Amino acid sequence: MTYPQLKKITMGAQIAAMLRAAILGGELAPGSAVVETSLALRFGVSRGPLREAMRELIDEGLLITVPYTGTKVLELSPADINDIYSMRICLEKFAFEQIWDRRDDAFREQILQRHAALLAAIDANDDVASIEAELNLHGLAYEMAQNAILMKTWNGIRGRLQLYWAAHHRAHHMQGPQRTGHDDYVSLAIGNDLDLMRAEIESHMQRGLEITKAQVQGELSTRV
Amino acid sequence: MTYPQLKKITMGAQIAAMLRAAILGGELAPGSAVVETSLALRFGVSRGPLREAMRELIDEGLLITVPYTGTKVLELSPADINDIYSMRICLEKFAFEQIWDRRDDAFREQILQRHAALLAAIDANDDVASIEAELNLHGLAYEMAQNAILMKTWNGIRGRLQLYWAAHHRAHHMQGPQRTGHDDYVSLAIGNDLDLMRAEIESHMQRGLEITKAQVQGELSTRV
DNA sequence: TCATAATCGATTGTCAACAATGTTTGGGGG
DNA sequence: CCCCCAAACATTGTTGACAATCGATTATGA
Repeated sequence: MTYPQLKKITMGAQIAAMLRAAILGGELAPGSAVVETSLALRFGVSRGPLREAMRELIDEGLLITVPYTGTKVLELSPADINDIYSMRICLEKFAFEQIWDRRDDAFREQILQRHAALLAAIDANDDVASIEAELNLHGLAYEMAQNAILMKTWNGIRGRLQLYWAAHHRAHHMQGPQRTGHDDYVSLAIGNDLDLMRAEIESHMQRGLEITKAQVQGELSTRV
Repeated sequence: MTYPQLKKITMGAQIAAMLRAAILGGELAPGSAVVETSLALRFGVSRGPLREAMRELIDEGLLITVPYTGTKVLELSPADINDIYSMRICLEKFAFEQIWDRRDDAFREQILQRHAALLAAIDANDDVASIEAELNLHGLAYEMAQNAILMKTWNGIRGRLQLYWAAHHRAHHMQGPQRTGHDDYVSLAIGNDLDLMRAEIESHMQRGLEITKAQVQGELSTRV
């Protein structure tokens, strides 16, 4: 037996999900124009719900729009990446501080499970799945913190990172998540030394930022 | 000679500003319904731009909506206030860490100026102006940090605080910002001891949170 | 009287046409 | 050859009408 959906999902919401997948999947590359009429045609709806969907992605920071002119997929500068990573350090430490004393078996089970999923995606050489698995792993602390504003901010960061990584992976065969990259993170997250966890978050992010910057450097030298 | 505006402002954006003012000004109290058709009539526009405006306030967290049913002004629970204040501690410390080594004369001038504006509003017994002035004072660090995600998060916090404070001031003659409440904050912000500034932010927020909680307590006892 | 189902009103969701704006392109003059 | 202007084009902004859904109310039967 199939259960009927209790609340009708609007077309705008469904299209927002599809559009998000198209952007994060690289179908719409950063900087490319996003035109209402053509997308409305593609999804088989009117411009109304499509605008609603685009508005949602604009709020998430995946799209930027200028009145009467147009909308395009966000392009992140190296400075933006810096901002994102410094925010990640701040917020992820905060998230762990909030949940530290109420971590339970369900938490430990979840983090091990998500780590296993990440390892599986890496072993399968699936870049898209690896990126998503890594973000899911880091997202656990945010989810458990149960703070609406924190969660919304994390979602914005998460989307931008996914957008950036996905685009660069496809374009430049960028180095993906490493198999041993999260061992310390996971073991400390289920351990009992909050200060060590704080330090791990900082070094973990620093490492990620350096990998990203090295990639940008490589891009620039390629173009010279 | 008056200069023409370079970019045309859409009706939706203008209405978003008016609607935001109406909510923060208390004309639309927390929990009250916000109906598209009646507001469209009131502002003299169609439902299209009005939906756009409402969508903007939904993103800021001032409104909440459920499909096919309705939209209303956000009501904050004591737990929400806790979340907001813990986020404020985290983010404001972060903002000052980011700007600490590049504070200049313009910064010192601005913070003194905004502090003076706050004192003036308190002396004038203008609650609405006092709230706005206090948030402007705290906002300076965020503005100077020049981090888009940080700024967006702060705006969300700022709006919720303004909504909550404004509503409770009107309803319960709640205690407003105190005249000497920000002296330490300002002097430490232009000083040279970052650790002391961090401690001041924590104690400042703790104080604000306790005032709010005492107010909620008073409300509850009044109703019994 | 109570539980259940049909109906009504209110509100939001969706659509297609029209208006306003920004950008581009092509021509004319210096 | 370059610069400026004007007209055409592409895109978004706005509108009013219609459809879908939800919540409450009322009727109905046991």
